[in-house]
Amino acid sequence: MTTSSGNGSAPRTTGLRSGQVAEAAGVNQQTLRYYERRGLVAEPDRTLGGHRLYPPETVTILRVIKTAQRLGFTLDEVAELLNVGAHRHGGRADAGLQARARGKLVEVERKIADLVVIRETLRQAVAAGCDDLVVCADSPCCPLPFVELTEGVDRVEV
Amino acid sequence: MTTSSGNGSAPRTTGLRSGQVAEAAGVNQQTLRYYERRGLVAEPDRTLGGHRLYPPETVTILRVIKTAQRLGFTLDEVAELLNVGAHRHGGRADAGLQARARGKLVEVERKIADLVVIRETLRQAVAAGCDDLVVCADSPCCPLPFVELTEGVDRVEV
DNA sequence: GGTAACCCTGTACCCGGGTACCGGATGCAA
DNA sequence: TTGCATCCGGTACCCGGGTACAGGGTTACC
Repeated sequence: MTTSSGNGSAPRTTGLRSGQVAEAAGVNQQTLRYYERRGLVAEPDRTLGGHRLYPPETVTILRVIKTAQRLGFTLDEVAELLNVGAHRHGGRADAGLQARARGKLVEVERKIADLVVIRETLRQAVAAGCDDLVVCADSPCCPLPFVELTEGVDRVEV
Repeated sequence: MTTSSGNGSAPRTTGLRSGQVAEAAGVNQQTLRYYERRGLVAEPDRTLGGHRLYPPETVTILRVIKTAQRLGFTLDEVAELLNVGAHRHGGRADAGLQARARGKLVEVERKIADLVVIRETLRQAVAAGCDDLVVCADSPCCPLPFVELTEGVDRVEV
């Protein structure tokens, strides 16, 4: 996984317990297992009794997941992103973080543009003193766009 | 409901069928009944056989709902907003559209601010050439904020 | 070796916003 | 009167992102 310390699969005898990992990363323990099910977090080694023993990098991984979520990626997308890192040793040109980040950037910009339209509309509704949607919808002087939103607005000053 | 034509409750004999309303408003017919269940659309009169007969204003109501959703209101909030209009004849000072729009404006502004942070972060990730989240998370030169997002950013130029 | 704290699996449930499917009843026009 | 489109209700399911609970097993420390 590119993260230094080249040993591969020695059956680990020490590591972090799931509670420790969860607390360190600030996630619920159930969420941790949920991520494991979703393929976001690799299945860790176990103690003889079956308790999970996580390598410390797991905390980093979880932070990465949370960061990516905040960047607007879905869990599926995050899983792919993580696997892109892991699988690229196979050499497949599978659209890395760069490309995906660029795509996501476009999405985010679009969302911002939408919200800016909404913000302006709300401001106008407040300024115009609209106080009843149904009345407004029939009134020609109401600034609320009841037909289509997000079409015009070439360049609102943000 | 303040929408002209003052007759109150004459048992309607004509009106739009649910399919017509749905098509005119661009929503699924199931969605129409779903809105009725949620109290967003008033229960319409029926034919003798039980088929719904909607007054034409219903199409307006549906547009209003869609518009309000696009403004960031949840369906519950929309229902309240619509009822504010309907119930205000009772004279209760229940926080009208004005107040709610102001509150929603604050929310939207916050969302925009968050997204702007995200946008800047993505831009930096692209500019810095980050291509593997896990590697980046361990690298001191990576601009991605793996700890906390949305804290600083006093004033990014939007 | 007792006991508290932790962890295990599996299943079910939550939210919001719908959508799909079913078998049966109506509406309307020819 | 027949035939087809439309509509009815009820229930169940979908998505995404978790969270909760039950009923056991394990670890760690004294």
